[in-house]
Amino acid sequence: MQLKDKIIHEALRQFSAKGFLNTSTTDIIQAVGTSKGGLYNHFKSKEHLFFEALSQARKIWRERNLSGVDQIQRPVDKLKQILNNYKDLYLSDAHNLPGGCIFVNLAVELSDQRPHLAEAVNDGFMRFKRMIKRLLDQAKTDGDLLPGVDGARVAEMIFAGLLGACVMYSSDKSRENLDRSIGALIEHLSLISR
Amino acid sequence: MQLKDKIIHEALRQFSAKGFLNTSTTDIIQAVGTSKGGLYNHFKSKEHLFFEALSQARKIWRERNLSGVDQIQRPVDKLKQILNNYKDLYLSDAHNLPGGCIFVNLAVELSDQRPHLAEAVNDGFMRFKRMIKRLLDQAKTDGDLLPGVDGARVAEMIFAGLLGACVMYSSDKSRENLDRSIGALIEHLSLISR
DNA sequence: AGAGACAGACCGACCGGTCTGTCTCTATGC
DNA sequence: GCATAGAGACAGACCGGTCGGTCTGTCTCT
Repeated sequence: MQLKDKIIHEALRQFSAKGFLNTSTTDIIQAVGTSKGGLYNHFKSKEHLFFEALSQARKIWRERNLSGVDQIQRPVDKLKQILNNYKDLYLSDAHNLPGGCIFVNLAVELSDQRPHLAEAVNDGFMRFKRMIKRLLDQAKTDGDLLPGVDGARVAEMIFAGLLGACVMYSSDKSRENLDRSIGALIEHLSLISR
Repeated sequence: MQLKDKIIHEALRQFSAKGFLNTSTTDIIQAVGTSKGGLYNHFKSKEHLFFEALSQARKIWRERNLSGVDQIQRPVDKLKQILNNYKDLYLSDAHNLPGGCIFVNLAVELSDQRPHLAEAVNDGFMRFKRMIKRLLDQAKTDGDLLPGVDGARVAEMIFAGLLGACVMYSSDKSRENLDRSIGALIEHLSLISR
């Protein structure tokens, strides 16, 4: 692996655990085994490194959470697969994301301090929420949701519930609690679909 | 108001918005209009100030979120009142908590960096989750939940959903999205109770 | 010989915390 | 009633350490 990629990878790890502002370039440099010159040769600034690390995080998010979703037909089952992926493939990836969901952590940290950085993170949230809504609308159209179930309301609950599960996992790192939180969301999906 | 209380109040504000590590004692000093001597005369260290600010935050949390709950009889309605309080009294308190729910923000920031500080925050989460569970168990006993509804599962969803709503509000500060997220939880409670 | 990759000294700014000095208020002795 | 001594409240200079970023120099590869 080239030095540039090693730096991005290490930045991702440390940003996820300590946040952007509380990770120093020196921390990253020492972990990678390079120097200021080695870092600033590849990145104009710490913020430029942030955006490259963020785009790497997005790639990992897609690889983990959308894994196997294409092979599934029913939208409700696609959504269940995503929820399972969240706990089994994504959040459990302690190698790349030792601090839990990096998007949650960065959104909370940066919203009041580096709004232009937080914006990039927030965009991802809105896209993901729309994805959930789209899957549930599709399920409704297919007649896979029980009558009286409001897709928009369920989408809100699933999205907020997943975000909350990420916060708790960031905070207590308990697999058991994570399985319970996300398990509850999956069970709920089962109860409102046929 | 005495200087000590003014410092605690200002620390609470700034910790909620910028986190503990990224708020400097100088920031607080300047906002209050005092000096290093004025601060360190009342607090042994920044961490001691943290604990005093946290206990003030707990007091505000109780005042806002448990407001009016005593006067309500049915546990399900108590829970609905808490959810309404969260959006109408607690998170909307931009004076004391300009950055959103301070517990969520601090838990995410400190879990990997100041575990002994994060522990105090996490404790509060577990107590709140148990409170929600207790209310739903009581509702179940009273026969107020529809048959087949699992109180523990609903407690997980409500708690995680509320945490997620806090994260989104911290991130986008949108009252509209907040009303929708928490509204969805309240509607859900209505649907599973008689 | 020229260019890119990297090492590491260095810069001004800022961090949490200490320390000294000043000012005010109160308790005490007469 | 009044001088005075002591204590607490606060201001602000100062400390060592760390921050993001720059710059110069060296080494390697073409």
